[in-house]
Amino acid sequence: MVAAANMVEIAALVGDTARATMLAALMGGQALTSSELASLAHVSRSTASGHLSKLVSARLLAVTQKRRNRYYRIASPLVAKMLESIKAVAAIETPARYWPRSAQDDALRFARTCYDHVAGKLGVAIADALVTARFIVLTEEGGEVTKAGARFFTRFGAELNPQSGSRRIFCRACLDWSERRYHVAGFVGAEIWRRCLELGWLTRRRDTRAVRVTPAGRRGLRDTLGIDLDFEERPRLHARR
Amino acid sequence: MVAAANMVEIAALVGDTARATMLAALMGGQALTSSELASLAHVSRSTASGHLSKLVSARLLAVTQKRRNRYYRIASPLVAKMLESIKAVAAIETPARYWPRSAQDDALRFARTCYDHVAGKLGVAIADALVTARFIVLTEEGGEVTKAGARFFTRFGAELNPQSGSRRIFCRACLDWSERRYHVAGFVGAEIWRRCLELGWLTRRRDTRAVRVTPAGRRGLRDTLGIDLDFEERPRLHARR
DNA sequence: CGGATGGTTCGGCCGCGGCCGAACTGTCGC
DNA sequence: GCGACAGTTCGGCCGCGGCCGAACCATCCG
Repeated sequence: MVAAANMVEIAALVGDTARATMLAALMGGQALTSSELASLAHVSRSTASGHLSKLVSARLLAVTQKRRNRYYRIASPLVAKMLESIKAVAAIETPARYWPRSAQDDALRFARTCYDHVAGKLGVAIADALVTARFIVLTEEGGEVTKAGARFFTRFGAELNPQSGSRRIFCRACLDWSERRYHVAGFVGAEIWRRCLELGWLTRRRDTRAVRVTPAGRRGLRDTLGIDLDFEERPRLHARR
Repeated sequence: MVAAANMVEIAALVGDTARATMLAALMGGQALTSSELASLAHVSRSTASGHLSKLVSARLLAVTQKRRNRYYRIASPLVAKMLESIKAVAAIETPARYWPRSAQDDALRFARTCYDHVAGKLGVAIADALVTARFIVLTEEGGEVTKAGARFFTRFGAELNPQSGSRRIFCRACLDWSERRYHVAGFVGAEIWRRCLELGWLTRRRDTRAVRVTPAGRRGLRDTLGIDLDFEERPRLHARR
């Protein structure tokens, strides 16, 4: 089993609470420093340093030095995809276990970044709107932008031509761990997120992957895609399995 | 980080040599007994039993009792996909490390089962042939069967209508760890494999994931898809990075 | 019934690896 | 130069978890 060895190494790296917490934090898409990751993972800086150097030498993370700080980030979309798929399995795997919900969880469930695109209820709502408007076709695993969709994205200000030679997946569906539904990932997903930030429709916070919708964003999403977020205001009873 | 906890658990399960070996063996698609898995992983039956019960309770494996034997298998395509994606990351992550090749490795590189479809050089060759014949379209991540492809598969004897309600991905591209190229997975990939077995074109061995091409298979693949396997006979120098 | 086979549970051993604090390197600003 | 801050390296502690053999349970067979 020649290939199994490496697989074990990779999985074992993810299979540690401190390291997984760091990776999960970096799935937000922004690069973080060693100290930030240390405090997020609740370990000392020395411990964090050890973890991070392991992750870097295994090519799960990449690091760039900027002034006095070292910024760590997910090394490649392939790694992000792996983490997503592990999380997807983790999401189904939970039995009937009691699972307390916090306000912070709810925020994450509502809208969060997933490496470089939007996930959560908002991500699913965007994907739904794009699909019902026939701007994209999302099969369970792949995705495609229609002609009308291409016109829409151009009007929206999103770039649809990745620099040639990019091996990046153009458009794909990413299974949401909280919603158990698909949202848009890949190059198209990243462009939607980039443009929403640029327009000031969505903002991120520094210390969390949760995303806030600005009033302008609320209007914009309603006007361009017919997404009505008001129902999120009043708390609802959720059917949880 | 509510979701990170589960992710750690899953990854940690995969991040152990004995368990990963078992999972890798089961990626061949056939169910194996506890004792078989124990000997494959080079651990005692008691140790294997412990590992397997963990994997089952985490829903990574499913087990069915048949007579005196317990047959373990991968619990769901989602789990198989996760293992693939971990292996894909593991495949890129290897630096310039020296890696001895064995005859067994070469057999696996040539043709092997990947959960429920064909991978390796053969899997890639099949995918290539189907694509150049315009029977399927494989985008980097998703896939689609063309009209001509539907006719071909019907003629070939593969079923193209999954039972309704099946959440199974219809056609998708799976990144090969040895070839670094895509082959056909999903429902279509499974059907190709099933039909090749049925026709006696391919045979599997009990204790390995390697697949053997029968003389009939050699002829059949040449006649129906124009796949010429003869070049595999003479050993070639491989450019390895 | 007894013996063989497949599998699980239990108790105890042992080592890998995560953790920390302290010391050290390096960069910045005054 | 100095102190402050970011990060790494080192040494030592400790516990989780993988491992085994032995005992135990269950099923099948003659």
